[in-house]
Amino acid sequence: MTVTIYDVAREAGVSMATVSRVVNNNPNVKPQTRKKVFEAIERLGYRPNAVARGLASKKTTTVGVVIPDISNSIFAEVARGIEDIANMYHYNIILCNADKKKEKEIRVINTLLEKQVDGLLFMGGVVTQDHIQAFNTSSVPIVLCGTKEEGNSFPSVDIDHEIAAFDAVNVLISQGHRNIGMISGTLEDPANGYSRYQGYKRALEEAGIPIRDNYVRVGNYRYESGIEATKYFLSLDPKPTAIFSATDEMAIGAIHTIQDHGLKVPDDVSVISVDNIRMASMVRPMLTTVAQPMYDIGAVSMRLLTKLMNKETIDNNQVILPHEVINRNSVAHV
Amino acid sequence: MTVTIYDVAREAGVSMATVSRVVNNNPNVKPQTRKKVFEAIERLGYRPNAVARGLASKKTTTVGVVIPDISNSIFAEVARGIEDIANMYHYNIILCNADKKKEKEIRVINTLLEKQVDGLLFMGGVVTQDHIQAFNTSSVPIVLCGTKEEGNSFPSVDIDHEIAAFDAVNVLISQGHRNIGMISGTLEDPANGYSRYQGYKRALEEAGIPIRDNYVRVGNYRYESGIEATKYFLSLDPKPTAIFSATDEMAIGAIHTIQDHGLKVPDDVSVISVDNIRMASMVRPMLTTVAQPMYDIGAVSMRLLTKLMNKETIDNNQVILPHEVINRNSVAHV
DNA sequence: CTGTTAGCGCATTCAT
DNA sequence: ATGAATGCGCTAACAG
Repeated sequence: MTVTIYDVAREAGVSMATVSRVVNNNPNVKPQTRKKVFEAIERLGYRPNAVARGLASKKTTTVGVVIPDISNSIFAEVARGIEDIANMYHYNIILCNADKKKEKEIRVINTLLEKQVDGLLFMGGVVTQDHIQAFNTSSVPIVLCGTKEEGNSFPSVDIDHEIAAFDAVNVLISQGHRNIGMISGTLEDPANGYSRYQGYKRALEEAGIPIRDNYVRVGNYRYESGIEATKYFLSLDPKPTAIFSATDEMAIGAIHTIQDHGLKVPDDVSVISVDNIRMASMVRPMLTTVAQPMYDIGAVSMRLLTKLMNKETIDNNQVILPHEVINRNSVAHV
Repeated sequence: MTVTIYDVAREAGVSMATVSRVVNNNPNVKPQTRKKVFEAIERLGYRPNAVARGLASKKTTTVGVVIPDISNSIFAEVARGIEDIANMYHYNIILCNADKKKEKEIRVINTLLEKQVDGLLFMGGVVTQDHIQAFNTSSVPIVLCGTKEEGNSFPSVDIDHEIAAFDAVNVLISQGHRNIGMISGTLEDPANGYSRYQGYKRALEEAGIPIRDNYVRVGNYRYESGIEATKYFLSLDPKPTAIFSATDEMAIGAIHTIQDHGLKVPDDVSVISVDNIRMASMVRPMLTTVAQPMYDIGAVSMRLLTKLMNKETIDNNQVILPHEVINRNSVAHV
């Protein structure tokens, strides 16, 4: 039924070792026999069995990717960066959504390891002790992608969310705003939640602006929760003259809510956020935001992983990618 | 170094066959010995090697997914549907972006087959003779997902793009519009391009509206090309009173362009399209569109594939999922 | 219910 | 430059 390396060997009149050599581009084969083998391969329609090869060589040229949710455009963009580089180095990726759920994350880490992936890219929520324990059972390298771990005991690549938020809030402050509301993510989320909130706080503190509890609402990153938070802000007195949103999607919700109240962005209320999703330039006014290099985060993570898998020495395995504020039209002087 | 089934057998004082049985949940094991084995597994930190299992059993519990571009929200949504169902049936997915490029598609199909996936989900551009040839070398089932093939010789799941477009244009016509422009995709693309254009044409024909060449512009599905096409339409005399866009993203470009010209949507120009991406309800006015059940297309494809892999008999392997027009605020009576 | 024995398809020594 | 032999870790008869 299925044609194996033995069949090719017989057809070509050589040993299976020789076939293996030509298939693996081993130079120690006479051009003539190489040709014979290729012809036999062609004739028989031979297709190497990567599973058998994986068992024999202990390499699968496959890496596992744990991602929160591929249907979220942020992660999808990261995933594309990962896959492009993986492809470039002849790896394939097994993709697993884990929704930032600890149990699910640990479960897929284990099945990925069972599948003998050559490396693991982890993009998740909090990295708990249980995660670390799971990571430590791995004999293959792991890199955290858009995620950090307290002890920095694993290679990682991400932006500095605290500074990104700090920078965002500062463009507001530099425009004279002092009543600045924040739509935060959940504070349990270390990157998009907690760190961005810390950046907000620090910016205000350094500017000598007192922090008011009712100027901070926590949302769930989605459009709808941006709407909800903004409605609340607009009911306040004094209402914020500017809103810093932890994510673009909530910021867009904010913009629309402000407009629905008959106010103007940015004339009446300025809005800024962090992410720079495609949609950010597809709203009116176009959203000013600090860009997070999603694709690069994925690409650089994967590149780092290839080095690790290759046992190359790494100079810096805690890479922080630069962010950049993108000035568009949603921020104005107060 | 790595602990195998033999180590567990020795540790538990049983044969490796018995260990294999408990690992595979074979009922023919005395509860007592089962317990002993589990303890040994625990003690040794044994992790089954799925590659070895795959070689021995000729099943990898892995399916290959060929997708155009995971960073495109439409496909990402489909992918999520695929992965959820795959997960449910204990499959993992190897994800490959192929950008609708024939060479790339055929290349990844082959590497996926080499990796001994148990099935293949193909989401691509045109299905050429070369594709069919590649498919035919496969000993595992293949289902086309959001893609059709002329001869219907492969299982597939999709919506009926022609009728979806037809329905969209008809809501325009039912509102009294007769000057209807279309922003099309490339006509080489059978689904999103050609079929949707055919639906547009048929709707006009059935309504006795002549088709004018300058009322049709072909774009590339992106926001920017929606803008470009719309600028052109607005320069016409008479200009269209309604625009049908092949995709939501181009439709959003249309809306903004109309607004930037000081006109109102839908009062001055109506806009409708096909897709229903998240963004559609995040524009003002919210976009009226005919929804394509992305997640379901993925989920149903994967479910069909599981049946095929399971050698179940299929009643209908050419499934057409329903679409639905979502009335929002971008269409008005002329 | 449990153990023995063969492969699965290939990479990889080690000879020659 | 090529071939023979071994084993990767496991499943799946088969026997008992």
